[in-house]
Amino acid sequence: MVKSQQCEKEAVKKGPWSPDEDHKLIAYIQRYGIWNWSQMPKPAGLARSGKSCRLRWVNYLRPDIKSGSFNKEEEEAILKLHETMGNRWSAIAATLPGRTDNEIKNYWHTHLKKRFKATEPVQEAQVFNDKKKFSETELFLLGEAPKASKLETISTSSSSGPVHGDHNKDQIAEQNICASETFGEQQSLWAESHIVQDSEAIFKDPGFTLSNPPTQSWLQEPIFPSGSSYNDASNDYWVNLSMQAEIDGI
DNA sequence: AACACAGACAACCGCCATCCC
DNA sequence: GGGGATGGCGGTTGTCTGTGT
Repeated sequence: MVKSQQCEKEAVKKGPWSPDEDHKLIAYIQRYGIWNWSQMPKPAGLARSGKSCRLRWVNYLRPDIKSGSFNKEEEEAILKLHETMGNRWSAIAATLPGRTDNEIKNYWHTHLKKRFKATEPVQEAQVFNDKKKFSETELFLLGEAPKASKLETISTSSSSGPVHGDHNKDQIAEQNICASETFGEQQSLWAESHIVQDSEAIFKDPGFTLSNPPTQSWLQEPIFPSGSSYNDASNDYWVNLSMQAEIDGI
């Protein structure tokens, strides 16, 4: 395992993700699911660290992402939750379906921090920043989702605009995002309807090999509401993403 | 038109908790 | 029980974009 980390350090690409990389990651996850972040990049044809892939997926590529700016209700919720929970962004994100901790954190620092400071000069961080002070019950009452099991039961608390910020961002906007506590029952169609729409080329790549049979955790437990218009919208998202990649000359 | 600056946001880093052998 | 691997989280930094001069 040390070996894999060492290998990871060799020629690991950093910086902004290209549409091609996004496409590869999406196609790979569509096809094989999330089985091991640290070992996925290679078979997926990506020169990225597992962490980077995970972050990209969780924060931007997942289809269950609410795009667009925060509305008033969300703003208020963030302010209120921050007041009680401090900088526990993941916990806050868990209560805002379709938003990620990173997005909330950024939004806080760029928009809400000043406002908070103006209204609540003292409270911040004094009481709640120490997460260990919360009991399970307190966390539950605060609405924090139970921690996902290790094998990537994808929580739906994610994220904002996919793929380089702009393109396709609207494709999945304004969708009815499921709440984290119910996502288990909402899954199904996504996996079927989205598997390998445009990933053939990627998997024909000579460098592509599948080193381990995937557990297909999220394919087995699809993460999207089957009964909503969501599937069509996210379907479009993948299609458009593929098209965009082609347009970009990939 | 060119440059400087500030704001917004994407991505990385380091630490910690949990899992697995 | 111990140690390594992995994933998740929060803080921070880097880059991009818009605006003003």
